[in-house]
This record gives sequence, structure tokens and C-alpha cells, in this order.
Amino acid sequence: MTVYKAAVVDAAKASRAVRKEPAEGALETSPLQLGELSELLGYSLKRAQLKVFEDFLHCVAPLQLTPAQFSVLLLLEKNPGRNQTEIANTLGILRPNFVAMLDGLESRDLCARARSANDRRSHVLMLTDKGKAVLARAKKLVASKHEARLNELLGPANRAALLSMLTKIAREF
Amino acid sequence: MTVYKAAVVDAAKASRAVRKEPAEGALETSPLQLGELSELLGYSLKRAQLKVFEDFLHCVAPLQLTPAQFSVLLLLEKNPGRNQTEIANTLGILRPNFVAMLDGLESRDLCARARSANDRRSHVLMLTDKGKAVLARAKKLVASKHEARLNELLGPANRAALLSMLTKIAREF
DNA sequence: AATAATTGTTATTCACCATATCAAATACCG
DNA sequence: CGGTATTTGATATGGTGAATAACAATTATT
Repeated sequence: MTVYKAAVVDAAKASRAVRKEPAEGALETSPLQLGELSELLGYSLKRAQLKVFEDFLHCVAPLQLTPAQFSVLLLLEKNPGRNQTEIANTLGILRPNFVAMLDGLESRDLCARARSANDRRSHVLMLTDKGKAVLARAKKLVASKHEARLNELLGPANRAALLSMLTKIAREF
Repeated sequence: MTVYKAAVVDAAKASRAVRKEPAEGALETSPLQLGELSELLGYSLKRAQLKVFEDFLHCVAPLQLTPAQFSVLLLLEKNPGRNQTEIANTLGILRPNFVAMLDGLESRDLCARARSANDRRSHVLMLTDKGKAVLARAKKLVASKHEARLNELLGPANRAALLSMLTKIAREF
């Protein structure tokens, strides 16, 4: 169960490929009936999640950060000095898969591994100065573009209610 | 952007692997601070979606249907006689990837392809009798186990509000 | 001291996602 | 009508995510 990952792609391009706009004067076939599909929570959940990730990627594109990478940076900022297992587990990333992910962040000098003094098996993780700076910029982009757009669509109260229910499902379901 | 797919796996097993329960008398390290992560809608959205899919797979396991396959069957029931392109597009599945998916359903005799009389390029899709029967059973399982559990967790009103907001995001965001 | 468990890592497998390309069939257009 | 473009289902391929097994180094257990 790896959580909150997404490839850095041109989201608009992918979206266009799927929508397959009827290419102008095309034979317009009648739209399909979604039927009970529109009552399936999982279906809406997945489609909404794809849309939100797509917008996240677009908003934070200047910094080339995926949702998963952003979540790692956020977690490292709040919890410096933890090891790979702890960070990976909290995010629902399997430790083997977290290695390559960290390699990517470290090669961009956004975070650093250091051998722990107490336990020489584990690597202590922390943000670099550049990592802190990039994260700060990312936060601003996310807040001013991404989350702001969600707020605009739903309204603050609805957005809060939505977040609350999603969190509840994630925790208790 | 393929929507509503999920592998048929033992969800509980995967979940256990991630949670990594502290194996009894293990050195209990203090839990990490999620920090601003808990305010990120996309993060909760993704984690909730994984939980919901996991439960769906569990509930409908006797019939060996993934969310994606279930959505195809639902769509075929409501829209018999459509071709592969139409069904795939509506679900956000790319046509090349839809071929193998249909092969799977057809090899289990859940649906059938037939060459169209009007346009001999396209395949007209429809549920088989077995497909209708399996879908009927699946619907009952989903309603009585899966959606019922969500209703119990959130309450009917909240569940409806959640669905409404997710649909809005999926459509308008 | 011997054995078991943990940490980071590699390798590998599988599902999903996306693009390019193709042959057959159809639509379009001069 | 005939030639070109488009559409449909299909194949091949590459990329990414997710999951498991296994390993060496280190630490914990007993």
C-alpha cells in the first residue's frame, strides 16, 4: 500500500488523451448512462483523487515534486532525525520502495542520510538547507494555487467537512 | 488516467505488511507528527481511496471482481450494445489497456464481444447471462457489506454529502 | 557466545498507465 | 468513383508503482 505517489507527467496531455474530444464535427454518440456507478463511493473517490493529484502536479510543476515526494519532505521537516523505516511506514511506503525514492531526493540535495550514532544500522534522515527552501516554496504553491482552488470549488466549510470524512475513512474504515 | 482499477490481492495481508505491527514487546518508538500532511486534501483522499478499495476487494472477494471490473459490468448492464471505445472512454481506461481487461471478462464468460452489423470495425459489447447473474450477486455484496459499512461509519447524510463533493471534484476540478 | 531480529538494500515480479503503431473497415472529399 | 484520412480493435513496448524474498551488517536476546 504505497500512498500518495504520482508520476511527474504533463497532466493536461494525459487528460486530453483520455477525454478524446470528439475532434470537431465528429459523429456525436449519445453519452453513456453511468447508472449505479454514480452511487459508488469508491468510483467517485478514485476519480476525484486523480483530479486532485493532477492539479497538484500542475501547481507544483516548477519545483518538480510529486505528491509523494512532497509528503516525504513535509514529514522530514516535522520529524528530523528519524530513520527510513519510520518515515516509510508512516507514509505507507514499503521500505524497499522507499530506497529509490530517497535516492532521488538525496541526489537532488533535498535531504540527507547520516549513519546513526546509537544504531549504526539505521540512517538518520534530515532536510538539507536546499530541501527546506524548496519545501517552503512548495508549500506556498500548494496553498496559493492547489488548496485555494479546492476552497474555491467547495467553500471552506465543505472543504473542512470533506477532509474530516476522508481522514475518518482513512483511520477507521 | 485509468480509473477504478485494483489488483485482486489479499488486502489484509498487504495491510499487515505496511502497518508492521511492533511484533509484541518491541521498542515502541514515539509516533511521528503528521504535521501539515493532515491538512493536505490529496493525502487524505489517497489514503481513504486505498482503504475503500481494500474493503471493496474484501467484500466482493467471493466473486473475484476488482473495482474496475465491477465498473465495467455495471456500465455494460446499463449500456448494452456499445463498443469498446465508448465503454473504455467513459471509465477513463485507455483503449489499448481495455483489450486485456475485456479478454479477462470474456474468458470468464461474463461478457461477450460481437461484431457490429453497421460498423464491422467495432465490437458490440454485452453481458452474458452469467455476467448478469454475477453482477447481481456483486451488487448485493457491495450494498450489504461495502456501502453499508461506509454508511455505518459516516451516517447516511454525511455519506451523501461526501459523494456529492467527490463527484463535484471529479467533474469540475 | 550463539541465535534471533532489525535496518537498509538489491533483485524480481506483477499490475497499472501511456504511447506508438498496425491492419481492417469506414468516412470524407475532390 | 477513387484516393486519402479517420476510426476501431489490437499488439508491442516502456515507465512507474507495489509487493515479496533474500542478503550483509548490525544490534538484541538469552
